Amino acid sequence: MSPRRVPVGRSNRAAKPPLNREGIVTVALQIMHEEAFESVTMRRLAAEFQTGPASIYVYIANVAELRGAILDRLLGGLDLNRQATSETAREVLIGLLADYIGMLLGPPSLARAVLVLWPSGPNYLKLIDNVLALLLLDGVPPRQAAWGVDQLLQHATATAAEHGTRVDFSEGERDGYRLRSAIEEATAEDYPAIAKLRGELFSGTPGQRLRWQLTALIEGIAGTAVPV
Amino acid sequence: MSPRRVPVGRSNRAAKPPLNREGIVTVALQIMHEEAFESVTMRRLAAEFQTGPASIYVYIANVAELRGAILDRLLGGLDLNRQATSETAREVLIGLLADYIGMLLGPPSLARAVLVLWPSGPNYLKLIDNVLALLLLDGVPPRQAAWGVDQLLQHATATAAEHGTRVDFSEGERDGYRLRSAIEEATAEDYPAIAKLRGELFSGTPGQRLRWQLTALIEGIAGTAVPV
DNA sequence: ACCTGAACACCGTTCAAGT
DNA sequence: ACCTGAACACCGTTCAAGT
Repeated sequence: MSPRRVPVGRSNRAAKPPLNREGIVTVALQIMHEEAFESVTMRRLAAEFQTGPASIYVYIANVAELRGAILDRLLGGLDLNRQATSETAREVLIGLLADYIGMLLGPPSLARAVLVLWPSGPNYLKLIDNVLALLLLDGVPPRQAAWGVDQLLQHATATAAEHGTRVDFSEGERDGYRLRSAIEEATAEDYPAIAKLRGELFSGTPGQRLRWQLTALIEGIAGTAVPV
Repeated sequence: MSPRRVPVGRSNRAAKPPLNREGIVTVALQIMHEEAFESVTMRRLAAEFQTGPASIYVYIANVAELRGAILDRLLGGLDLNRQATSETAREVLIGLLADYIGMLLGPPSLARAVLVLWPSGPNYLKLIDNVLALLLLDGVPPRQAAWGVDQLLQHATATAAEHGTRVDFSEGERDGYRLRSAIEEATAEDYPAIAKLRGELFSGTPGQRLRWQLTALIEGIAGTAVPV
């Protein structure tokens, strides 16, 4: 683990929320935005409400539930009413997924944690419903849309997790860079295919690659029949 | 976090490995297999070698490096020489990715952690090289193969992470099941697309869905041109 | 009945002191 | 020079005791 951050205190926050489920999640989001997702702990929350850690357990069963509640609150900020534009359904879908990824990349270190979160709140359901509707609008056969929605959301989350780790460069010894330099130094004898494609492995901007990935994914979902 | 497990001790292990990098990783893998990935901590490792935690830091810089070393050792067990069979390149590739996922799903709770691991060891490079070679053999254009290998390995890891969480059902309040029941109870007014496709969202066996996902992904990679 | 201080059982990491 | 005990600064969770 990296060295702990010094708690910033309640700095420029408005009137403190009440000590109940909603208020706790509100303070959790404040801490996450001001510091990082991993700073949101049960003990820290208790301290923020000037009480002992046991008090938080009156309203929230455990850390997993706390994290799920944070993510669902965040999901509430996604704009799900963009179908009215003149874009095609596929364009809208790609935009929505890119927004979702962007949202996950916002708060420091959130993205790395989401993959383990498995949200189930109403806002996540709304996101699923929207993605499904857009796939159907795009002409994807219903069964393929049903199986594909999972894969699209998983891809979005995994992309955020991968990107999130790379963005948060505190040390010089970053894992992402270690892999990159390992690939750059891979010999043609040991790694013939890597050597052959070395120039292309890191080509393109992150935005180009994301668009291509989402397009390829949707194309595959639209073109691959589900077994009877 | 779930309640801590009681350390099992060195039970039926052979002669204890020496206190060096290699020996530490060996013991780490033993602990992971006998208990769980999350049981492998710097302190636990030190205790296993009957010394203080500082001793581990002589050989391994921090937990991130420890986890990376564990994963690369594990990756060494993958069979990368299956091209000799009569299957098509695509079949071999799907089999390899399924094996990789299966390997990640083996040790309890490993899968959930891998997404945050970002391995860069020689065995991970070998895996990348193999996937690339198989994509080329399958006839995928070089630039699409180069951009697609990332996506395929990310998908494998994310699938393992998702599946890994669901398999480890200790409580009744599992997150995966909460999402499932939320979807089953979603009303047609609030979630029209979910209601329409409810029957298909959870259809098929895990194996069928994985095969379909990998096929769709490869199909999309093979059929979507990379921008100039 | 509702809330919480204090305790239990752990973490990762560092550093001064020992061999 | 090499290793490590002890300390620092945290965790999540529970439970007995207080209001």
